[in-house]
Amino acid sequence: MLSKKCKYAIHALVHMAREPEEKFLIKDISEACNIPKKFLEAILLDLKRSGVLGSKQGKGGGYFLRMKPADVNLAEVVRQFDGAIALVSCAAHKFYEPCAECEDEETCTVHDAFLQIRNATVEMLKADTLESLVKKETKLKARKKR
Amino acid sequence: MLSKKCKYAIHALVHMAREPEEKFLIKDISEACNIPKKFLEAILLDLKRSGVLGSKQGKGGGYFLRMKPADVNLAEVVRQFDGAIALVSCAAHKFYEPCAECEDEETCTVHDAFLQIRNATVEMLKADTLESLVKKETKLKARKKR
DNA sequence: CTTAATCTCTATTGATTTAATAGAGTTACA
DNA sequence: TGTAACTCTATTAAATCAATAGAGATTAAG
Repeated sequence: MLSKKCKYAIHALVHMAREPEEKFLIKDISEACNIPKKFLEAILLDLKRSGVLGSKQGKGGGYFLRMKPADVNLAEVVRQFDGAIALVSCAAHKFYEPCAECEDEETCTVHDAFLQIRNATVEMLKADTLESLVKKETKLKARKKR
Repeated sequence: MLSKKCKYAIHALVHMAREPEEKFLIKDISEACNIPKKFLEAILLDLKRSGVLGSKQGKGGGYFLRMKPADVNLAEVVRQFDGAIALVSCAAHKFYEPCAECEDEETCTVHDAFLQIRNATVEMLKADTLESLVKKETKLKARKKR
């Protein structure tokens, strides 16, 4: 399972991607997404440090998307907050660590199984950009009205 | 990521599935799979309680597979030890819990995205039975020799 | 009937991570 | 100069994880 921090980050980003030109106050995002304000502060700061968000201090300030919604995907967000996407560290790419159980990865069937799952998951997470998520949301809402 | 307990359980089960008729000592599995013996005791006991393993106490005793290798899949093992397979609780089936962030699941794009990932993951985990894993292992080992 | 082998059970511990909060600091506008 | 806003460091309480300790119960064999 994702950490709450990561889930909060995703919801905050999707919220901002609905109005990609806007500037947002921490307080407003916090209320709109039901995220504890103080916790959200740390999250937005992290996203700023990684270049996804920009900010302006002082009166009239706020956070805004620095990257284009089409260029931000969930794989990167998940990695930033929760590390490896794979279910076992020996099947991870960016956070790879060998494991003591399978002595030979090449012939370890457990390694092989989780590598396939990791690859499929990463592919799907990469396809989930902020842009595609917002578009999908529009479709889901339209479908419901009917 | 899976807990070590879960990962250990999977390795122990695959080990046993290589000789599905055999009886295994905790000590032997522990050494073969590099799993701390005391920790493994608890794991095997859990697997016995859930019906996957059987055991015989006393001298000449040990653990053995009660279910057929083809009938044990990784989705069930993961659920038993780590709970939900989904990355967010609102996308889980067996461990579903609503989340505060998306007020309306039907139109929540985050929910939708993680539901797709969950479904794909569960499908793959279900296809990974002890039988198929052992078969795959044989193939991997044969391929390596060449 | 005694011994050794083996699984069973309860409890505890230390380390780590998670989720959240507190409170002071900095910047910028009007 | 005051207020609105982001920034930073530190702390904490709770939960979870990984592992260990040690006593108990059962069975086979001699």
